[in-house]
Amino acid sequence: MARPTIADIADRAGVSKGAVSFALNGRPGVSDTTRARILEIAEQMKWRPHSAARALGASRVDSVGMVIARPARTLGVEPFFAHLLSGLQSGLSAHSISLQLLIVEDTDAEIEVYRRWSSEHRVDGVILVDLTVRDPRIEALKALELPAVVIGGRGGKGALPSVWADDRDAMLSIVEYLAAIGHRRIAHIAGTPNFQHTQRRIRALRDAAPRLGLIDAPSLPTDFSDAEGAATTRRLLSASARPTAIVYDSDVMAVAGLGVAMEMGVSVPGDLSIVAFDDSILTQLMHPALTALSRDTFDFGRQAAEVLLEVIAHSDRVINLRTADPVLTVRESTAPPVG
Amino acid sequence: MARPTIADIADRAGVSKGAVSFALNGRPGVSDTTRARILEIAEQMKWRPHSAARALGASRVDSVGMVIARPARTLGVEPFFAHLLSGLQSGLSAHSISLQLLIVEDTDAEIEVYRRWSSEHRVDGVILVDLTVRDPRIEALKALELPAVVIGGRGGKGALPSVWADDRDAMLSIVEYLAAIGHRRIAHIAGTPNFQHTQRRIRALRDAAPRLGLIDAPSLPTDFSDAEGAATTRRLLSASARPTAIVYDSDVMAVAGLGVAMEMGVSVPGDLSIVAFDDSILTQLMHPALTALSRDTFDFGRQAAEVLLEVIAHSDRVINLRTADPVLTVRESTAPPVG
DNA sequence: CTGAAGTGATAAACCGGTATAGCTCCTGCA
DNA sequence: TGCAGGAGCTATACCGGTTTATCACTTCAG
Repeated sequence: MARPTIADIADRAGVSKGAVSFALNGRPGVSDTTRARILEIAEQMKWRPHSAARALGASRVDSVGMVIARPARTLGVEPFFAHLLSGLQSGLSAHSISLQLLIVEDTDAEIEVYRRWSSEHRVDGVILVDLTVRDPRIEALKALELPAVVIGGRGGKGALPSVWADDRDAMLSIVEYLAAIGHRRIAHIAGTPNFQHTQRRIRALRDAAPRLGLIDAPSLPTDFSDAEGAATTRRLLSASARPTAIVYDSDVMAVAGLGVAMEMGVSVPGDLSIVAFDDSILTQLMHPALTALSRDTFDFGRQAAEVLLEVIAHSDRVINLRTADPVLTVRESTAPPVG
Repeated sequence: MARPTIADIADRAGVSKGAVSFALNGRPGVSDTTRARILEIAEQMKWRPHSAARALGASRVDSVGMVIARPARTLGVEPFFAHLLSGLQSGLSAHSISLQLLIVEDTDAEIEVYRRWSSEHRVDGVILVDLTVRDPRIEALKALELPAVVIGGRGGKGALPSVWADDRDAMLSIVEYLAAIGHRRIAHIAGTPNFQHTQRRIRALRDAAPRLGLIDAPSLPTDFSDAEGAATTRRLLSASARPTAIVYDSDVMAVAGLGVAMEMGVSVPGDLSIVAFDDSILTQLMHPALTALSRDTFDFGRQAAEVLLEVIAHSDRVINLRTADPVLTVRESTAPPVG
């Protein structure tokens, strides 16, 4: 009645445990006929491996982890993570690997989790998000010798494997579009400045400004919250030389910014064009619907899973996979500036 | 250099493996002085238990699972799950239990996951969400003898332990408020009709209608998507006898509904009051900000974790914990009807 | 002074797999 | 005919904990 073990199968098949193990794992050591018989019996007894037993013998647990260090309050609204998770799972479940997810308050707590996971052998590797400039997690993971893949930032000199999108090109596609329809005063409401992708976006805008003839192109850092997004928008729109277009680093901030504009009587897209550097249902729910940069986040996750499994299998390999470029979806929140 | 095992500790302390095990688990069998010495050495060697080894001996893996069967597309915008997850973790991490999360397409896939988790001994128990009317998962879990806790619906006759909020009272608090400020034509844009909580809300409204003197109080089912929320709103507002207030079963649908109203030139809250049966940043980002029913979802998760651990420890126990009542947060989207 | 009970420890079995050394045939080739 | 080599399988150690049977040694009651 209890779950069958390979010993039970061995009994029924009249062979040894070892033979059963060989047969079930598709490795040489048994004849084809014996193998078929064992598989047949295993199927019939509904045998499934005991993950702990496997983890104990071999040194893998068929499980990977991801820690998100952000306040839960802002997390829920970010469709990004839900899509990323789905993609990751889709990539992992193809290999029967399970995923551990943890949401913590800050990076210190995150590193603590890695330490625990490593010492308790709970995961074979981890996925890293929100890479910062001199990210302490990289050192920590190296010290633990825990395989890891960075999502959303090129590995850099520390050289962890990564899966990344080109933020520079993405920012360029946005400002080139805005410049093409006539905008010269473009502001950028950025995210946390010590995130690497934030920095790349800021640099991309600064570098492109002269070439596109932009009169003014400030990047204003925030903490990614709707509150700061709104406050910064208010400040921008109250200034004497107000921008004709604003690029927001997240869809949530863009929505908050749209609210401020409406409240101040600034019409969108008449007086102000708005672009969100991230897409989701949110942008489509608005009136006007927001022009936004769409990425295939699901696929992003799937690829990250593949790379992580590769890195776990061959710890020496360092892969830096560039994903498909994001595309700008033009909706109702952008138009040529008046005058 | 490799991670220390209890055998290493035993060597250093000059005692047997068994003694070390007793000492580390705080059970009798060693003297206080020996115990102290062993703990000291373990601390010094930074010993941590190997989760797989423990899982193999004892029959628990110190890990619980949660499966969400919803399309990822709608998931991300629901802050509900992010908060729930955080709460769950906070409840679990106090006992060093880890959480496995899986997002799947449908209930069949979900049950398949339970089967796999159970047979591979990957989790000690699971958390169930989105209970439906004759939910097939209950039977499946009983057959697997996998401990489970239902979130958001009283256990019912199948009698799984549960942590639930009173949807009936919640719906009453909304319509009583609307009736009190003068509304008599109230519509309810509901979620998936075979969710138990949807049914309870529908019944609560129907029962209260006569007492509150409501002229018309239809409940219109949807699939919880923004698209159906919008379409249903459009139908309602196009009818000859248009409602003066609409209650939406989710914040996403409420936002979509607000958009439709604005588009049709129906002013909110002048011509139409809107209430969302769920709160999040979303409702606060809107203009006007939406009146919404707020629940302490984090605490919900924390309590669910406690109950699950209790159930895992004593499989005979059936707990039905009612959580704090949700409260109505009145914002700018509700006002007395004109005329 | 003896026997019973209790304390503090040990050695060994066990959990369910994987890895490996070794054994028994059988075949092929010198 | 003899021997190397390989296929096919068994027996067993091992992974890192937990648990149990057992044992030596005190202590205390009778």
